[in-house]
Amino acid sequence: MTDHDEELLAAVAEPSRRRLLDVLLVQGEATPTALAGDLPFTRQAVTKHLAVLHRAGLVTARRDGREVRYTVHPARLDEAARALADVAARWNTRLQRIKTLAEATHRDSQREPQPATQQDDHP
Amino acid sequence: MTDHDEELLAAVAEPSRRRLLDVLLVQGEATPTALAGDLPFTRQAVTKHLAVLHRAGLVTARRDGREVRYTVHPARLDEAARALADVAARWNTRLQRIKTLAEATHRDSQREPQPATQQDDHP
DNA sequence: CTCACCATGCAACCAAAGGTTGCGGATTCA
DNA sequence: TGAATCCGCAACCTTTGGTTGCATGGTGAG
Repeated sequence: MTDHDEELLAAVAEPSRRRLLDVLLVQGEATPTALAGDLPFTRQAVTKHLAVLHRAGLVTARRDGREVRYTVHPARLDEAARALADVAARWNTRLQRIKTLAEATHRDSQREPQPATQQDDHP
Repeated sequence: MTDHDEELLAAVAEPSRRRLLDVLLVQGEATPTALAGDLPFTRQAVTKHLAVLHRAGLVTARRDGREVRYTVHPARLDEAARALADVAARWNTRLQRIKTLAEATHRDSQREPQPATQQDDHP
């Protein structure tokens, strides 16, 4: 995974920013105040998140007199989506290796029972 | 997207925890100190992250005398991977809508040029 | 032109979370 | 027994998501 992808993921990992992107994708082009109207936090919080997204190149700002209109940058969000999918894919391949390994271990334990340690968990 | 998925995503969104999961997937079963040996932060930080992952059901702890061995919970990580892929997929469909919309707008602008506002950006 | 009304921008502040250091308790093993 | 090691707890620092309050500047009705 490139540092470039890491930068994108860091920007996109934040739950509030994902919601913000969602709303922005729906509205197409919107001002911070308009976005804040559809989100559970204040305009200033929206502005800060937009700044982060802008630094990562995920949104584009266009000043028009009194207001600033933001839009998502399709190519960059596309990259971000691909990066997310890559993470998921990597996990899947590694899980596959672990599962086959677990089966092998299980076969061993049938021939030669293990020393038995402590209990498992899950609160 | 379910709250259940949101919980998983919140746990998995953190960059350090993704790295931790990566190392844990490679080592298969490992103690906090062993994990910290392969990571750029201290054992205590690792322990905190493991606690978060454990609360989310993403890892399993097994006490064995002096040490605690952690393993990833395959089914849960599988869910997390699916949740990630879902986010990426949703973005893709919405981007698709936006792109076709942009084409339409572009065709309009060819017939009737727009008022021209301010400049774009990108630092 | 003026004034009231927006949308922003800026700064101070708060709380949660990632990360560190320091220390004490338990387990292993020479 | 005693040293080494792995862990857990607590205090502390810094970053960051989020808030409130106020100042600035474009807009538009009168």
